Amino acid sequence: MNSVVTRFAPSPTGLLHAGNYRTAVFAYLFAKHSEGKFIVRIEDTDAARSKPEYEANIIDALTWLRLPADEQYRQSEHRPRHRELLEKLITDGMAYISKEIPKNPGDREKVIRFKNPGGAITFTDVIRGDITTDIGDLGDFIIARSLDEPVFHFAVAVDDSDEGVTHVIRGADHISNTARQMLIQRALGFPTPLYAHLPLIMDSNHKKLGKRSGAKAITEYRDEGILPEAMLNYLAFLGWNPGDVREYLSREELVQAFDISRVQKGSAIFDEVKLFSVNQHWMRKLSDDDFITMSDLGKLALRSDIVLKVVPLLKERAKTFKEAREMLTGELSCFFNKPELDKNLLLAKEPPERPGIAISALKGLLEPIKALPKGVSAEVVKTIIMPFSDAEEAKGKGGRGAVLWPLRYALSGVERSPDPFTIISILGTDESISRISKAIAILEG
RNA sequence: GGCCCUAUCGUCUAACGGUUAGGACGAGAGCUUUUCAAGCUCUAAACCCGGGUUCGACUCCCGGUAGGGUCACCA
Repeated sequence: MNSVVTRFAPSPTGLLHAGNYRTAVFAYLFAKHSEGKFIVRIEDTDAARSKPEYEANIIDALTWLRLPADEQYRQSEHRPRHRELLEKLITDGMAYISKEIPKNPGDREKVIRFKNPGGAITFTDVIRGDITTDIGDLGDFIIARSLDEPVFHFAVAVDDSDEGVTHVIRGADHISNTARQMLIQRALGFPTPLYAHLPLIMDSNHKKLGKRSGAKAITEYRDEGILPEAMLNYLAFLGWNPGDVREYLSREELVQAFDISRVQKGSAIFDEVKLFSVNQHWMRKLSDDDFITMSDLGKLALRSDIVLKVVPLLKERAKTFKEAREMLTGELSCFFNKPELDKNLLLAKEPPERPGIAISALKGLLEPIKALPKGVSAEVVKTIIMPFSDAEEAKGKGGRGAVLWPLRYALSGVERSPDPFTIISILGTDESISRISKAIAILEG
């Protein structure tokens, strides 16, 4: 009957990376799998470092990933409550005001410390099993800098309880914080939630993903044209799997399949190459229209009728929308710009023993191409041209390439491009004839 | 360094005492009747080490080793 409540509690002190959002993904999936509640709590107790723009970025990212909060809080909103409980702890003799000698600039002369009862504390981690911490090592730790400035551990213990959080799902770097927070809960008479410490996401140097190691903000991936479905899919599979052979799960399938008991204990390395591969999978599932809209291809000031025809090529080549955009002005720009031809390249595949075959082939292809209907498919173009090149091949080895290469180069002007059949079907017969004629002129000149 | 956690191909992982240790990404090769891309097929690639327990250990226990995390008036 106890319904599940999880929370994602980021601090708005910087741009968050994939490792941060991976915990959000797991907390969300776990909550939704059991039809529970997902809370987002912005931990802005550090007024000096918290910035509104970082908070906005976090919300943007969660919206993009479609991890909507059922309830959203800002920790600073709970100041009065924190103050009240801080006073209670002091009154009850569980905490005390301590005079200090400031060690660092900004340090206070009076802080509030928690009276450490000593001993050991054990909790059962949902993922790792029993974890025991010797509390004595902690000393009388600080829980607030003043009555209005609670420190992380205190604010977390209070808020988790007040918000009815049943499962604290967070990174393994918080394991050693758990005992402190449990101590505070007990002193306050609050129940202890269940803890699930997720394995950390590492960078390629096997260090915790972080700013210093150059971890990208997740919104950077969004801006590069990674699909939210792909990011979600990839992140969910970092430290978890559904237990069957499926590799690509939609959001709904993830919610349905998520099982926290299958979460890995060991840390995992963030692999951008794999992410891109997952992204390509999801990009290919998009309709051509959605592909154009979502990739902003329409804003490129290119002929839209041709863009639409090129989308299938982009789907098989690009791994991100950014790459797709770059291809239209780069390796696939021949669909939009007339090629500048190099006579030597036109003749690059001409067998020495068959001089003049390039020009005769191009001339011989002119009429058949002219006769092609409007809107002809690449497959049909192929059925017209292949017999022609096969005939040349029959006359001598290398004949096929001797026909196809100059044709493709005449049409594209680049050494690497899609095949000539595809180019003709996209360019149309008029433009194709024009380009081939130009190539013939160069060969004759 | 103290404390805590972890350990299967390069990477993400399957296996929950008995398998030729499987899949995916990546890599290599070949085939796809020109190049590139895609696709298809194939190949290489892993149980950290040492002790136990057991008829039998990747699987359980212990010890090493290695890696990671954490030791703030940050969260």
